[in-house]
Amino acid sequence: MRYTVAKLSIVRQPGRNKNQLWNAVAFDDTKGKLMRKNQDIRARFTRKLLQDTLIALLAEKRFEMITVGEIAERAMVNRATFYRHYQDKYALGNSLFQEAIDQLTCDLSSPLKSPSASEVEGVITLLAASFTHIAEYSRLYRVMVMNAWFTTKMHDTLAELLSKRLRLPPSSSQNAVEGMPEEIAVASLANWFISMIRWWLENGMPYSPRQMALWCTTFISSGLFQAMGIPLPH
Amino acid sequence: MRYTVAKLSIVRQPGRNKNQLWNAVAFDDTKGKLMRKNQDIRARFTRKLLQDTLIALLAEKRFEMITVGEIAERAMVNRATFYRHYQDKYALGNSLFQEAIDQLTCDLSSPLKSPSASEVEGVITLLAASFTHIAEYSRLYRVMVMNAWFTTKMHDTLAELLSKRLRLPPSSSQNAVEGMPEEIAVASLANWFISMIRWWLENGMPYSPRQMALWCTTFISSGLFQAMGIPLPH
DNA sequence: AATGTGTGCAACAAGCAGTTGAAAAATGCG
DNA sequence: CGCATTTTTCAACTGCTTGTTGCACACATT
Repeated sequence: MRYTVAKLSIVRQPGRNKNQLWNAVAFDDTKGKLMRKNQDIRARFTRKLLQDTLIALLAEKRFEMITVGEIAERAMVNRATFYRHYQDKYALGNSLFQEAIDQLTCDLSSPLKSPSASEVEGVITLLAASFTHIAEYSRLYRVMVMNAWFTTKMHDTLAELLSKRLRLPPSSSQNAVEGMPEEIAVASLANWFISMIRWWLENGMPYSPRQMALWCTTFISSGLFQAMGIPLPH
Repeated sequence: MRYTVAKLSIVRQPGRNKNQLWNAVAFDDTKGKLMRKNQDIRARFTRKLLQDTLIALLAEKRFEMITVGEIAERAMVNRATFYRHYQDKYALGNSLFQEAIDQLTCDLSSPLKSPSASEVEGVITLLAASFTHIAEYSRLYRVMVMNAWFTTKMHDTLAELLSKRLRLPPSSSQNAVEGMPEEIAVASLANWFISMIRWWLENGMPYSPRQMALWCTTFISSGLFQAMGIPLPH
């Protein structure tokens, strides 16, 4: 009762516009009753509230240690209401992750199709755009990148994306000296890249997105020591 | 009752020698009563049983999803007995991890002090020895490397070890072009290395430890494409 | 204003964590 | 062997979390 009054009078009114903007381009054509319920302002508000609360809690403790009751209490929402929107806390976590990924691919659409001077320059631009996007949503990415549960999801997504985009020439048929299989390269690169992001976010993003992109590119193409600006070991 | 008979007659008897060999060099001088209780054959047997059971369960599900009751039931041990040995499942996980690390540092002591032809050759030898050790205990490392909880612990341990051993020249004072800080390099390298191990173990260790060590070294010193045996992109 | 939908509330069953005390079993030692 | 010590079992208990349900009320949509 008290909660209701507080939430509706103080928070919900100003939040309405925001929510509508956020989902402005959402699917209006799916007129199934299941989706219709998703359109309700109150429901969207509650979901956003739960998502934001989860982010806040993730900054304090590991995802596995967070309980549904805890999320509901801090969001000033009844616990039963939580279960009316998400099957469990993992479903909520997934929704959080998925929306971030969607936003990322959206933000990366322009640097992807604009042709650049060289192959390498294109990679640098793409990476820089990624870091810029991450910086914009740093509050979200910081907690995701620090939680093992999300990191695993990020790794899978990134690896899949890498293996598609890093499509390499058939190669390897000419040189009998066997090179590292693409599979290993993709899997390890994904984790390595996540580590770069994690360090950057945990340390307050002390370097520009372009600087980070440069280091990443140099490391991949020329090795660690080159990237660190150190003469090769004798 | 039934459990007791089965465990003691079938398992415990043959297990005695094994356990005594395992802990043969353990601390016999600490005569405190707390340690005395640890020396008891039954207690050591139970702890080993619980550890092995956890490994078996880790192959089936995430660490966070495993319950104490589950471990106890499969180990054919009363749940109360578990709590007389470990505070919770995390303490059991830590003991598992710590023993693996101790064994690893022990196995790596010889390649560490034997001087090699070159700096690079020394690194390769050390990495190859690591992969060999991991192969020997692959059943344990496979489940650890696949579980986020253990991976986090491995990362911290490895990063600390790297930052000590990768002591680099002061550098960076001469070149105004700033190189990647050592901090980033260490953190990202640790995760990258764990990914290499994970891929290797998940795919049935299809390449020799030395081959893996070679790829790792090449990647670090010359970049990804060089390691993959691919001509540099134009 | 009427209807459908979202939320609050309270209670519920089921499961897990961690503890406790006493009885039973196994071990170590003289 | 026999006795004292240590370990294990067993049963029960508290407290907390999960996921569900029925009902009343508030809100949104038309």
